[in-house]
Amino acid sequence: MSTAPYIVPIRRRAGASTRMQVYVALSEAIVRSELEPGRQLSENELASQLGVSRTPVREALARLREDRLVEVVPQIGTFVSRISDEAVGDAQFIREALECAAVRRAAELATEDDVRILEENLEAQQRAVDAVDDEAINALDNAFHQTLCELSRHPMVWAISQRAKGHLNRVRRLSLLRPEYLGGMLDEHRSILTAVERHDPDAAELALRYHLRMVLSELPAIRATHPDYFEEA
Amino acid sequence: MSTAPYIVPIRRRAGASTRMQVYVALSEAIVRSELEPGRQLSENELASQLGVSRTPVREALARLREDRLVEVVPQIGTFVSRISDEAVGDAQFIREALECAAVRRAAELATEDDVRILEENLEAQQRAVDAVDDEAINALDNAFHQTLCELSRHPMVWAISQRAKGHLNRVRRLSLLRPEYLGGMLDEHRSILTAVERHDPDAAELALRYHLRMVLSELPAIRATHPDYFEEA
DNA sequence: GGGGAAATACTTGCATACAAGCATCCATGT
DNA sequence: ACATGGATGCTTGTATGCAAGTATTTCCCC
Repeated sequence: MSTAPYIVPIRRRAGASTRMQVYVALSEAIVRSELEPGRQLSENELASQLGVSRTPVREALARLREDRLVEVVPQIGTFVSRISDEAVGDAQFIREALECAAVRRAAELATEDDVRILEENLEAQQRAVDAVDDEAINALDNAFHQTLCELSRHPMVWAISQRAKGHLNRVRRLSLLRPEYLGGMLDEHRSILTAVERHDPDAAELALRYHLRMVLSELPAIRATHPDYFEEA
Repeated sequence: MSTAPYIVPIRRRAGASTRMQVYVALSEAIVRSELEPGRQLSENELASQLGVSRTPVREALARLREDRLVEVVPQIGTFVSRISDEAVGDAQFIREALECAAVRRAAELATEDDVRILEENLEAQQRAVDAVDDEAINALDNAFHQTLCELSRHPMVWAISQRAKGHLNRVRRLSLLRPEYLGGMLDEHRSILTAVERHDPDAAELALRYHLRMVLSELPAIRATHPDYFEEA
């Protein structure tokens, strides 16, 4: 029934528990929409495809359920969550609250070295945009936000934010593929960095909040493109 | 070696998965410091004491690890986390960010009914303080903050906040037992509610932030009382 | 008596076997 | 033809068995 084209034999590396490798593999596959929203997942099927037993698969699915990326119905099945306005709204609210609080601290605490690192990231973003390298754009965008969070001296904030915004990541992932958004994204990043450099928490928060909301503004267009990825409203 | 006096045979109720019952039981036992920080836990021991097998115990421990309430060291053991300044600081930062953002929305959205419910909660708090009923105080305090969060229309915020602040809950739990704090707590709650009633987000955020920091101010005294509960600085 | 090494008793991580429940499909009876 | 009941194959939840690794303990030798 549910054929599984995209997945993903993992090879077990020393130093990382297999359940964490399974979690990362599945999480990325879902965020990239390689495992399409609504699709049914089978613990047995995933286990055999990944080359491990059900136990680590099961533990990874439990974690994904906490991220709201899958829904587990006892005795029925496990399904990739469809994107829902409610979940996206929750994720957006949480991300704004956490990252804006973090960027305020970042603006207070950032050193010249910190700013320089962020500058270099932005230059790399410019190159990635010019080269139309979606993978690089996504990675650099992530790194930019993560670095900002970590400047708050509370690295945990990034981890929590990252996990809370599973649905949002899928939307963001689809947004980044829309070229008309890329220029705006760069300008917004520059505005944030400028405020941080000036040690202006209010301006930094305002710029970040605007930036985060822009990602959301792409949502209707994405929903129109992939209606089957979304929950019925 | 690690004798286990306090725990807790759970009886399996229909409608709730046993792993969730195990999680709740262990979580409460840790927050109440019935399972003391630093203590070693054994999956086998817990399983036999709770009357279930290792599997649900293991899954509950995985969740507790994500809450940073336990630390799992492969091939060595599982330990109740000691309270650390870093973890408490992280939890405080995250709680402030989330609950302050929520209370701003709450101040914008609260209806007269909402305010009335919170008023009744405060009156019950007054009665509980007069009766020196620690259990009731704790429950009502929790309910007050939860209700505020839910007024933001993002109930998920409370769930995330609740889980992120595991260490903080232990501190708060110990704080509530210090009678000299109770009067101040009530006044602070009243200030928050007044601001919400006036639909004044700035005042509400300010009052809540002050209130949340007060809990933290008890930390040195608690540390002095229970030095063995804390990580070496 | 003291020191070292091997055996032992634990730990968690992973794999597998068993149990319970739901859906579907097919056969059978009306 | 249609409805109904049962067998079958799936699902997740739980229990248990096996493997690998570490700390401790004990025994033997010096």
